Amino acid sequence: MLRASPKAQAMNDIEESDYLASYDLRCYDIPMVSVDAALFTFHEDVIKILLVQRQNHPDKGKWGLPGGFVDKHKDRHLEDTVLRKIQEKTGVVPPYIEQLQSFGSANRDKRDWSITICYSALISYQSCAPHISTVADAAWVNLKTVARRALAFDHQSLIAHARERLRQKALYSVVPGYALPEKFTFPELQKLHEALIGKPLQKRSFRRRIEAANLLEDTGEKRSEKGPPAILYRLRKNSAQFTFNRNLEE
Amino acid sequence: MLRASPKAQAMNDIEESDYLASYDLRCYDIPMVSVDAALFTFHEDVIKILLVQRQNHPDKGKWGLPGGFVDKHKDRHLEDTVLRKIQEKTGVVPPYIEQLQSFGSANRDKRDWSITICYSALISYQSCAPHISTVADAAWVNLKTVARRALAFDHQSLIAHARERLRQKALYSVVPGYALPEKFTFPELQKLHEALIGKPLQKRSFRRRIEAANLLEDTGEKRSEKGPPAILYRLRKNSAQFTFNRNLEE
DNA sequence: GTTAATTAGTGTCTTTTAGTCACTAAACTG
DNA sequence: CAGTTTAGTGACTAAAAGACACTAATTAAC
Repeated sequence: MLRASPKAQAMNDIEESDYLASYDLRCYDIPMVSVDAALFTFHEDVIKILLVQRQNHPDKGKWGLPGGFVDKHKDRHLEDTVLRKIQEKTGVVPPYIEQLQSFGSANRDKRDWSITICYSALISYQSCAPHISTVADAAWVNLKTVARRALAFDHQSLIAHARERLRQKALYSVVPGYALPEKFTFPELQKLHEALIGKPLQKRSFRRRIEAANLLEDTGEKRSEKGPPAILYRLRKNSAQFTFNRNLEE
Repeated sequence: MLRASPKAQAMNDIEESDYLASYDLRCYDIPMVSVDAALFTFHEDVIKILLVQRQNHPDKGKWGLPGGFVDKHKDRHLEDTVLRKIQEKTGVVPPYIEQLQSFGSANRDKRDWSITICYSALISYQSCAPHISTVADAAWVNLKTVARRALAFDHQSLIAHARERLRQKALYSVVPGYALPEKFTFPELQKLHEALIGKPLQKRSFRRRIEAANLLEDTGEKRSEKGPPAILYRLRKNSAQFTFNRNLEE
């Protein structure tokens, strides 16, 4: 926007308009700022995270979280930047996204003092499989084994934070459901929560509280595999906002 | 750090060391980044937030949250920046600080696309009263009435977010206790939680769970005002990390 | 002093909600 | 058609918060 060259030297009591006209922050000694996304899904009983291969230095060729820089012209809000980056890699916009945390320090990027605003998002495997299967620089990686890989920057640490937050949400919300297809069964949702929490849950408790809070909508359809047919539900609008007053046992 | 002038033009397969040497991001078209702090305390049954008067344009003369820019030489981590800014205004470092959220958009600062990483912190009134009373550009403001003031930038919104997060913490932790003096009584802590939640709590429930989780340490001292003497406690180390499995009723 | 008002701290019962686990029955498998 | 798997429910137990009365220690009032 306003990028006139400096002219006002005495900045003691100049008019604000004059000040703004002479303002140019871009060449100050400021840190880098980027945005990253930990995008999770659940497929074949495995929680997966989307990794992309870096096309540029530094850490060129290494895998890491999708992310990039704010485009001051394309993006109106921070979230626009992340959604744009996710869409570039998956072809779609995830149904759930939240800001995780910002990480900033002098040494997280070898170039310079650097800050990343990290988001966490969820999407169904099916909705982005078509697009991802066509590209070589984006892939779903098993969350259980991702810790063994050498990732770019501090992305290993960002993933650990994102996983822990998602694990907490599994204890007091139905947010993880956004990692499932639009229609899913109670046992499917429970398996996902169990994978996140790392231990089995009581199906009676799990169902009871979700039904009592009316978070799911019966689609009227059923699906059967090895047992009796299971009812297919979808998440009700605003279910992501609801939090139980009490956590499930850890 | 590395700020040599550009020399490598073809960046296709140059060595990383060459790339780093030619790297200079500072003049790209990037947003501004600042850090702000919502610092709360509790004094005479009132929750207060620290406001400071802006010394520079834009919004010069308006009141807002203490904050500023990362100093790449002074600060190693983001939190160093906030703590430095808080210490400049209060003379002390708060015993509790957490990152709240980052806010970034094209229009939150009239100069340019701008991002702030907002922190929330707690401190006792006593520990910074001496310093604050000597300066004219910093003041505690009643949190109940702060919404009626015209504040700089989007600080009114940052405060609303910080207040809501602190209210939640009052339901499942003893974190608010860091807004009290080192030694405090159970009724004092309860009053603070009640002020945050906005409704009275059952003293039996309040005490029971905190005692069961062993979050407070008996100082051996007592204090009496209008009734029987009350035991003075202090927060145990790591009490801020503890969260109850169940919220108090809202 | 003696009495009243205030309020810290406790005893104990009720309510709510999660944990446990057996049971029914609907589908598929062979 | 018998056996296995598993979706969904009934019903009891356990844990922890809500409710509220009660005791007693201190200050205030006179």
